[in-house]
Amino acid sequence: MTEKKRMSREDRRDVILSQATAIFGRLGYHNATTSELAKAAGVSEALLYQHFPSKQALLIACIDSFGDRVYDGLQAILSGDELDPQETAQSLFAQLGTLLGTKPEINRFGLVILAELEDKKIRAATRKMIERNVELLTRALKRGQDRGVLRSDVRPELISWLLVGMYQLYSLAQRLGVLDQVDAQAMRELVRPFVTQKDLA
Amino acid sequence: MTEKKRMSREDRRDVILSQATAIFGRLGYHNATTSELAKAAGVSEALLYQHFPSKQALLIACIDSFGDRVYDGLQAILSGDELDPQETAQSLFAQLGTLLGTKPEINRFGLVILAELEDKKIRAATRKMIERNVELLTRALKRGQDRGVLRSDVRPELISWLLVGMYQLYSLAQRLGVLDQVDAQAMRELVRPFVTQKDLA
DNA sequence: CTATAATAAGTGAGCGCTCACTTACTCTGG
DNA sequence: CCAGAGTAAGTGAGCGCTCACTTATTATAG
Repeated sequence: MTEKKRMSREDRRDVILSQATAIFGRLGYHNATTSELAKAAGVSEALLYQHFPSKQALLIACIDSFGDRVYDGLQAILSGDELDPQETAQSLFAQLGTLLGTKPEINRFGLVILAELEDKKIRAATRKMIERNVELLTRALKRGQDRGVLRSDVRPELISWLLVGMYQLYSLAQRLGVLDQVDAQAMRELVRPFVTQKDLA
Repeated sequence: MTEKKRMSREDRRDVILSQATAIFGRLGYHNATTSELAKAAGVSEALLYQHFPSKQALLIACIDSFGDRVYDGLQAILSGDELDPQETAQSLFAQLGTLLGTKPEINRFGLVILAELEDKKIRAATRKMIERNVELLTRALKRGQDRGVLRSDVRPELISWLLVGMYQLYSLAQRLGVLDQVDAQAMRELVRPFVTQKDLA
C-alpha cells in the first residue's frame, strides 16, 4: 500500500494526493481529518503541511488531479475519431462503470466537492475542472456533427452537460444503493436519443 | 423575518426548520454551526436542542421537510392529468426555475446533502426522500403512457431518474455560475425526447 | 400559580496547524 | 576514497481555538 521508505518530494506528493482523494471521497471534506489524511498517506501530519499550505489547498490539488484523470480518460475514449457515436457512448459508460466499480471512493469525490462550492477557491477550481472536460467533450461532439455521424439539431455543449448530469446521477445512485434502478445500461438508454445520427422530427 | 415573541412549540419548530434548511443550503452541513443555525432562527442554541436531539437530527428533519415540499410541488403540477406531457415538462422546469431563482439556498440544500451520504441515517433519509418523489413522478408518467400521450418505449422510472439528474445538474450549474450554458431552456431540450408521444424508430 | 418557552453562560473534545527536533541522504575538500 | 558538513525528508508532541452540546436560570402564556 503506502511506501515505507523515504522518497522524492514529487513521489511523496503523488502518494499524498491520491490517498487524500480517496479519503476525501470516502469521508467528505470535513469528516476527513488531517490526521486521517496523514495516516492514509503513511506520513506524519506535519509533512502534509510541507507539501500543501492548508487542508483546503490539498483539496484543491485533489480536484485538479481528479480533473486531469478524467481528462485523460476522456481523451483515450474520444481519440478513435472514426467511431460511431453510439459505440463511443457505450465505451464512455463502460469506462465510467469500471471506474465507479473498482474505485468508488475516487468517484464519490465528485459528489463530495459539491458541498464545498460556497468557498470561492474551491468553486473556481471545480468550475475550471468541469469546464475543461466539457469543452473536450464538446469538441469531439462537434466533430461528430460535422462529419454527419451525429444528429445536429442539438447544441453539442448541451449534450456534454447532459453527460455531466448523468455522471452525477450515476454517482448518486451508487452511493444511495439504488443501482438496481439506475445502472450503466439505464445511463446508455438516457443518452441514446442524443447520440443518434438522425435528427428528430 | 424571524419572530420575536414566544410561540407555540410547533410554530417554533417550523421556523427553526425552514431557517436551518436555508443555512445548510447556503453554507453546507459542517460550515453551518449550531450558533449560526440558532441565530438564523432567532433563538438560542439551547432551544435548538429542545426541538432536535442533535445537529444531525435537525439536518434529517430538514431533508424530510424538503422532500415534502418537493412532493407537494410535484403533485400540484402533475394533478392536471389531462395535460400534454410537453406542457407538463415545461411547467415542471418553469416551477423549478422559479424555485431556484427565488430561493437558491433552498435548492442548494439538495446538493449539500450529497456530501453527507456516508452517514447511514442521512443516507436513509435522503434515499427515502428521493424514492418517494421518484415514485410519484413514475406513477404520473405511467398514466401518460397508458393514456397513449407519452412514448412507451422507455421505462417511466428511468425518465423520473433522468429528471433527478437534471435537477442536480441545474443546481450545480447555478452554483458554479454557468447558467448561461445550462439554463431552464437547456433542461427542457434535454428532456424533450423523452416526453414526446412518438416512439423512436 | 405553574408548566414550559426561552436563554445566558458555560464545558470538554477534537480539530487544523506549528514548532523544535531527528533521521537519511548527498556532496565535496583533502 | 571517505569524513563529515550541509541539506532535504520526516516526525512527536502539543497549542489555541472552535464547535456541538449542557446546565442552571429567568420569563411568560394560560
